[in-house]
Amino acid sequence: MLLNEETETRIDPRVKRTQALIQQAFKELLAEKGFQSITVQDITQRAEINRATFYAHFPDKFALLESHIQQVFRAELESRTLHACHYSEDNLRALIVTVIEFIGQANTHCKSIDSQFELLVERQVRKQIQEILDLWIGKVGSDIETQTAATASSWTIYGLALQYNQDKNAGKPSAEAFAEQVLPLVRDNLHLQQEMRPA
Amino acid sequence: MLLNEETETRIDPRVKRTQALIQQAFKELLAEKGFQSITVQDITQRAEINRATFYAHFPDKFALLESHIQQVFRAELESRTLHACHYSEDNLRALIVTVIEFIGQANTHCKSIDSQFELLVERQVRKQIQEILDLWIGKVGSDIETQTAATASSWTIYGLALQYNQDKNAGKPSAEAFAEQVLPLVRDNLHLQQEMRPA
DNA sequence: AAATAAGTGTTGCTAAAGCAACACAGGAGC
DNA sequence: GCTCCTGTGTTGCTTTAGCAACACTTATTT
Repeated sequence: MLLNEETETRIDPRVKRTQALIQQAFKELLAEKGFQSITVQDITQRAEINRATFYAHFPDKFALLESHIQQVFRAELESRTLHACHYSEDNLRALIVTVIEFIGQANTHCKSIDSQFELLVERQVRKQIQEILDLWIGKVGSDIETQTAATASSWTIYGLALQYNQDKNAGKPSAEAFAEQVLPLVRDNLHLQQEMRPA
Repeated sequence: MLLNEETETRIDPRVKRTQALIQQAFKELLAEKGFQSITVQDITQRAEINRATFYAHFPDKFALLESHIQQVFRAELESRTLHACHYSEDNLRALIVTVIEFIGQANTHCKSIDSQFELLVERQVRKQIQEILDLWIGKVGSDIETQTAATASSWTIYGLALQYNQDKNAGKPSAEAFAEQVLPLVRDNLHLQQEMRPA
């Protein structure tokens, strides 16, 4: 709960439950069949909710996918950090590892031979990375160069993480070791901002 | 679902969920603290429902206890029978074992040094036994002797099951073996009815 | 004894979820 | 062509759950 844009006030337990049911059902279905072939009916039947209720929470299954990625990604990141709300070298390292592991999990847990699905995942994960970097840099004093650095870094991190996961070499380094290689690259990208950022 | 008096029509998923949440919370609390010290607030907090919602489902925690016993007992019985809706020697054997096991579980899973709690459990379990026997005998053609036999049998079964569970002898027979001893006693009790009952 | 606290049961109102029905958009198959 | 079927969004209305507040009973504390 550390990186909520708006600290959510107490949420109605009913919507909390419904969302959890939907997300759980969606997660299970993703493991069983491709995203493409999942229908809203599948989800609502599995979650044991009414179909109309689904549409009260999500416009369609694509929006659900985005929300699901966001949720899993943030949970993954928070499990690896103490206070992900500000920049530190440890947090950056954790972010890189998180991306690597997330992509690995996606390949493991999801039955995906579906280019549309992969595109949506990629976009959403990059969006998550960028949001974190924006948060760390501080969107407030944002000049053009800052945004450029954040964008470049988000693409760098995702691209390298993807490459790592596609590497089938048996003797490849651990995710942590690989992250250690990526770290300086990104750190230098953000270098200017670090010196300028407030204490 | 084989021994529902009225085959319940499709139940609103919301009430199904709420009841499940309440039962689960109650089960957990029973394992942690005595029935006496459980408050309705405890239950609703654990179940993450509103307190008023609890009272929409149960008059008080005593009614919940009865419902809980009934539910667990029936599940236990159904797991040991194929078609518990009519009499057979196998079903009677299963019923006896169920009672034995149920009492054993109650001692294991519940923190009870509470005479009121034990009394309520005892009453409710005997009620369950009697309901089943009534069903088997067929309440329709009920004369006085039939009811007497059912009542006697329910007390016999419960009493012997309790004695078995209080027996701390290490070399005591298995529940199934003990049930085999109990079986003829009860069977003879119901003997008249069996010969009279319709095909 | 008085006061504070904690739990109970109930009520009126709000918000969320259920449900049935609708119009509509593809396919699949005759 | 056509129908049949499955899935999609949407709507009006009903039921259930949430919530805050109330009066009441029991303990606990001071």
